[in-house]
Amino acid sequence: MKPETRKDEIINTAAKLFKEKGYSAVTMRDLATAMGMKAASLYNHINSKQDILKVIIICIAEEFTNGMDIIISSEESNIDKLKKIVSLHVDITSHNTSGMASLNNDWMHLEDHLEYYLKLRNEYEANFLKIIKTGITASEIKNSNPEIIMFSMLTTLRSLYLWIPKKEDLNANDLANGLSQVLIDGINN
Amino acid sequence: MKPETRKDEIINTAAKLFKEKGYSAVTMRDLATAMGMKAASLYNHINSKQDILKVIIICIAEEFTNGMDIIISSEESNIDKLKKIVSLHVDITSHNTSGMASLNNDWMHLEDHLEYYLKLRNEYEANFLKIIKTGITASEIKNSNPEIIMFSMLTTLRSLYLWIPKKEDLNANDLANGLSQVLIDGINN
DNA sequence: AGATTAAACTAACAACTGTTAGTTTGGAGA
DNA sequence: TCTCCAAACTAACAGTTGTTAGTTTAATCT
Repeated sequence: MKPETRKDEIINTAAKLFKEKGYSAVTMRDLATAMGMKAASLYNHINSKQDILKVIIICIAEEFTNGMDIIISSEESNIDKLKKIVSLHVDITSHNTSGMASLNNDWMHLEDHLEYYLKLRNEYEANFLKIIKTGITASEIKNSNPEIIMFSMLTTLRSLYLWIPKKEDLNANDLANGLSQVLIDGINN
Repeated sequence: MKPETRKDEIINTAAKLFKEKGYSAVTMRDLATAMGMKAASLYNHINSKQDILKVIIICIAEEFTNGMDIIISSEESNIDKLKKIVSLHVDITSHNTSGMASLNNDWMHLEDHLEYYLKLRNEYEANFLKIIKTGITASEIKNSNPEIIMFSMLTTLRSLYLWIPKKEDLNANDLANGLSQVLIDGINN
């Protein structure tokens, strides 16, 4: 673990504020107050408000892309790949809940990096959908609408940032297992 | 169908803009431009920016409360109650996708009406959870973590506003059925 | 002790924010 | 034709926004 630089502190504090009020509603003066300094001093460490958002979102988006690349190139069953995706989301989200909030809610304010973000997101969703469709063809997965399946899973996983902080008693493993069970096996007897 | 007043037009246009950029990032001048008028003219019809948000969110929140009240006082099985909840979300969302975006993303900017909104939301979630727990006790529903079940269903349903506009070919009934199947029966063979 | 430097500061900027006051316009009812 | 009124307008406000320039502070290295 490398020590947290002042810049990291600012970015993490910003992520927390963005989670609570959204990017646009957080001012540089809000951020400065939360850091115990004046707004102008922030600029000794960061380039711009926009740049903070970029770092928060793009880093996480690339984590997801890397995780998905490992999953699709593995030799597991499609159901197991889906379980790996659930774990990927639980892991990334549980060590960066605030960042996930920004990724979910403030990506549209990315400006210069919006295009790149959307590229990563589209590729991720395409890979996700392909796993589901292959699983249906292989009769591992019920022949429901594959897009509804992906939508249901992905929106649940994307909202984990809202839920993980409220359930600190549940460790990452138990949560991933519980979620896999509910999402994959259904709920009715 | 009563005709749409100028005030309604403004509120609906605002909801669309709020959906795209979030409440804080939309200025009264943005809204005026979208309406083809000057910002000051908006105030002939509405009280404040804050009041627009209040109308958008509270109306929908009360629709959900009313819908839930009917469901809990019905005599159906708990599984059927869950299916009714799915339909409730599909119905409300499909006739007001923009408003649902504001409800999901901008409720924290409600100021004076925040407390009331949170009261409605908490009651709604308590009712939802009770249906699941009763269903588990009655062996209608698998004995999984009831909160994970609710979280999974509710976040999927809350995100419908993102998805319905992309799938205009799917009518409300088919979507509700497909969702119920995936959420309740699971996806694996 | 003197030099260096990271990191804070004060002061200010031009642009933008929601909103108010007072005025003009154009069409409907008398 | 005259009156009325909804609904637009112009002009302005006080406060807030992200950001820059230049300065001070206090600790570290030589």
